[in-house]
Amino acid sequence: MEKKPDHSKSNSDNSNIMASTTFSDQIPASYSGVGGGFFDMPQGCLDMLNYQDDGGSSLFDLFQQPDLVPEQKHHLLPPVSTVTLTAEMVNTPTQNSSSISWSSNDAANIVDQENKSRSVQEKDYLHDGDDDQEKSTTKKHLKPKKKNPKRQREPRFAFMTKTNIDHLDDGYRWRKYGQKAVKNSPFPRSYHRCTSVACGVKKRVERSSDDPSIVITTYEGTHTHPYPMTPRGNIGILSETSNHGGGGSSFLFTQPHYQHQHRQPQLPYFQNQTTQSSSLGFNTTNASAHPSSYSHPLHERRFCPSSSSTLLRDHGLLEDVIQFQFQNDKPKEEQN
DNA sequence: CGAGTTTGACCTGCGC
DNA sequence: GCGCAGGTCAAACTCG
Repeated sequence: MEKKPDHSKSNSDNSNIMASTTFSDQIPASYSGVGGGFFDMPQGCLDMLNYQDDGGSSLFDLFQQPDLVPEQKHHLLPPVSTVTLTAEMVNTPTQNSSSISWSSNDAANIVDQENKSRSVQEKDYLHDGDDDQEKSTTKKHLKPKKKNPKRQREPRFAFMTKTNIDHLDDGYRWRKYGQKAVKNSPFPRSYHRCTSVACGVKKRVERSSDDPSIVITTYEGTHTHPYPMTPRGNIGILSETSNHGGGGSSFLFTQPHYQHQHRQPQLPYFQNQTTQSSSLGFNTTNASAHPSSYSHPLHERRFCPSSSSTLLRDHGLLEDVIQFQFQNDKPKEEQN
């Protein structure tokens, strides 16, 4: 069998990437105004960005070190230079999103595709009993497909990550179940499922066709198990000392359900982006959507997209970086 | 040997 | 109805 280069394993030698880190919130306009839109993604707020490099430090750690000058922080950053959050409220009927976008082939494209395929039936791969029987009695050419009625898609949200790493380690364990070439893109899209039993969370990973340095990671669904679930997950959000990042970097992206279950609510981290966000169609006005998620102290690591109005203003580096990033990205967005 | 990946085939929805 | 494209399946394969 012909093997393609496994980019997902090329997590090393990315240290030459510019170490600016942005967590932006670009969102197709079609979502920004729909029913709370983006900010209602899975129960509200997201734990995220406990980005750990091989040294075990995270972005949160990094940016919260007041005694580091920006240059020092940059030097310490892992090889992810830009992280962009995109919403996909696929459960919500949407209008055309063609008017938006940071890239016609990227976020908006994803959302368009999601809208088109919203009614794609999801196989119930959790019904092991049936599957076992089918496995033993059917061939590939006689594969019976389950006919499910149209179902609602799980909420989706996408990260755009400027990195050489194709598959960011978010702490969960994923099994790749497919890969497809994407039209108008030289880069394939890979499909992953959470390996946890009874957890149907899916993740898609693809590179932007416009900017190959950008990896678009789209999550769908909510983890039904505590985080971390696996040995890899030992790098967990609250575990700052372990260093099992899988040889590369890691995103922790814990669902709110378990945040409340296992941790104290946390202060949103990337909140100092009000100006940029609003200019990109990111709805920063509904901060009250999830009040429980941003009324808590520091040293916590949560990105809470719904709480933009409570932005902290003292993450100097990040703010600078975001400004820089958007200044650089904006012309491209407008071109497309 | 179990877990994860690869990859061609298949299914489904949508646009024409 | 047909073709296209996205999404998924599952056998074969690799890897630790």
